[in-house]
Amino acid sequence: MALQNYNSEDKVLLAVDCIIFGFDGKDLKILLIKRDFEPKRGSWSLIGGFLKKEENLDAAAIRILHHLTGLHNIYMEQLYAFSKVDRDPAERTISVAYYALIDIASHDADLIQLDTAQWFSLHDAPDLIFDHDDMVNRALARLRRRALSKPIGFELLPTKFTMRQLQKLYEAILDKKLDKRNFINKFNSLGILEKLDEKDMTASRKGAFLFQFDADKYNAKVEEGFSFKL
Amino acid sequence: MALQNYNSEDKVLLAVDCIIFGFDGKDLKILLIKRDFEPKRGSWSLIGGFLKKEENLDAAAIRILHHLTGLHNIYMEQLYAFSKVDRDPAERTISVAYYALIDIASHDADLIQLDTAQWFSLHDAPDLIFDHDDMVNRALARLRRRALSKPIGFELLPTKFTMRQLQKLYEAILDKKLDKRNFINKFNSLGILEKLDEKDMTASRKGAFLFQFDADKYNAKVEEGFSFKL
DNA sequence: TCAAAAGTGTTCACCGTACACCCATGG
DNA sequence: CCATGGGTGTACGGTGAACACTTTTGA
Repeated sequence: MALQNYNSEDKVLLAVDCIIFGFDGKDLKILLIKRDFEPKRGSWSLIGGFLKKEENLDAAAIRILHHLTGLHNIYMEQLYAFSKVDRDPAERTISVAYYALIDIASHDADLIQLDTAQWFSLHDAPDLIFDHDDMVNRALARLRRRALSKPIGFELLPTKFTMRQLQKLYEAILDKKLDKRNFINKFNSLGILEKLDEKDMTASRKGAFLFQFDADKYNAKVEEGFSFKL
Repeated sequence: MALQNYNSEDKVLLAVDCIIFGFDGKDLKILLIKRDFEPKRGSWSLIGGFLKKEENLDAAAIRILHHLTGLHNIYMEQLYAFSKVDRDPAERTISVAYYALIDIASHDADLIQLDTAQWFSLHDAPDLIFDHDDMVNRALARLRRRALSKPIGFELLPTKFTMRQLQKLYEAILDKKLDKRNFINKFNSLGILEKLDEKDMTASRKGAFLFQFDADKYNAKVEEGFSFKL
């Protein structure tokens, strides 16, 4: 049995690649970098790095994301381990992909510093190196499923948002039009949003009320056996 | 950026551990082995092995499963990468867990050869080494979700089975009683089972009709936009 | 006064769920 | 003839989906 002798086993490089999703009010976007090193210098890729001996995978993903964006407390989830033998031509490397959700608007400034990083709408993103396109597709599929069963969408929005913004976000994630009344009724009936007195006046003359996600209400409901379903 | 120099990066051992589920007609079971080597000789653990340079993770999982069970074409899915720094006291090892579904009855003989392997009901399984209990719990959660959205349950049954067996299986997976009529009506309305002329006479005097899963019907329905929901 | 987005309810079809009795057979 | 598991249908409530008009206000 293989386990009997650790010493004779092959060791590999373990990479962590991050699919970073953002939302600009209209399109779902991903953050990519143009590689300024070999292999594949000049190609677009996900951001990534290698696992270090003294950290676990979550920590590596947090480190890599923080390094690029300067942000802490980012919503993040392990996605899948990609292991095709020749996926990285330079050396045998297994990559564990993570996907992350961040609010573009509130962090744009931090990211601008990095001239090699750029947001792309999913529709017109360039081809990526290695198997990174597979990673993006799998992340997207996961995001869609999650968005229907967990209130993770709020990670992509400012803390205060209008119902219209929330709807647009779900339309972008699910890639289909939703009915305004049904959407709002559904969310209101969940009882996890707090309606504020403020209005957002930027998008219309009438102004739209702002809401915010109430994590306490949500957690309380979950305790009672409530489960989020869009 | 870390990627700039592959050579300076830490390499790690990459293990593959398999959570093998079976069903004996009553309980959901997992297959465990008693370790006859260090570390933790004599403890129970999942079966596992190490990734080799010339194979990807799926291939490694298939190889390891085949080695233990002698079976090919096992339903299998990558679950999660476990990476706590000290999870294996002997050496820094990351483990990618896979879960597999097999039909106990038709393969019992193959497994009997291995006196160190044994089926345990989930309720009275022993504590496992390292983080293997976490792996089992995560696999179980995944299995429950999958069973509601994909017809994977059939992997755990003989090709021919009675409605009662199918119901017992779902009751075991979901760990709750289901209503006989509703369950059968639901499955029949899906139109993915073929009712055979044969009866199973082992469990009752009257005998129960046998069914089998019809993958062609299922695939045809999926093409039409049908999605399996229990 | 008008253009542009915000806000608001009802109806209907379908699905999930609860529920109880007769049937066939071997011993 | 009876004990055991097999097989069957209906009624109700709740949820998802379709659908159109009025309100506000700045230009």
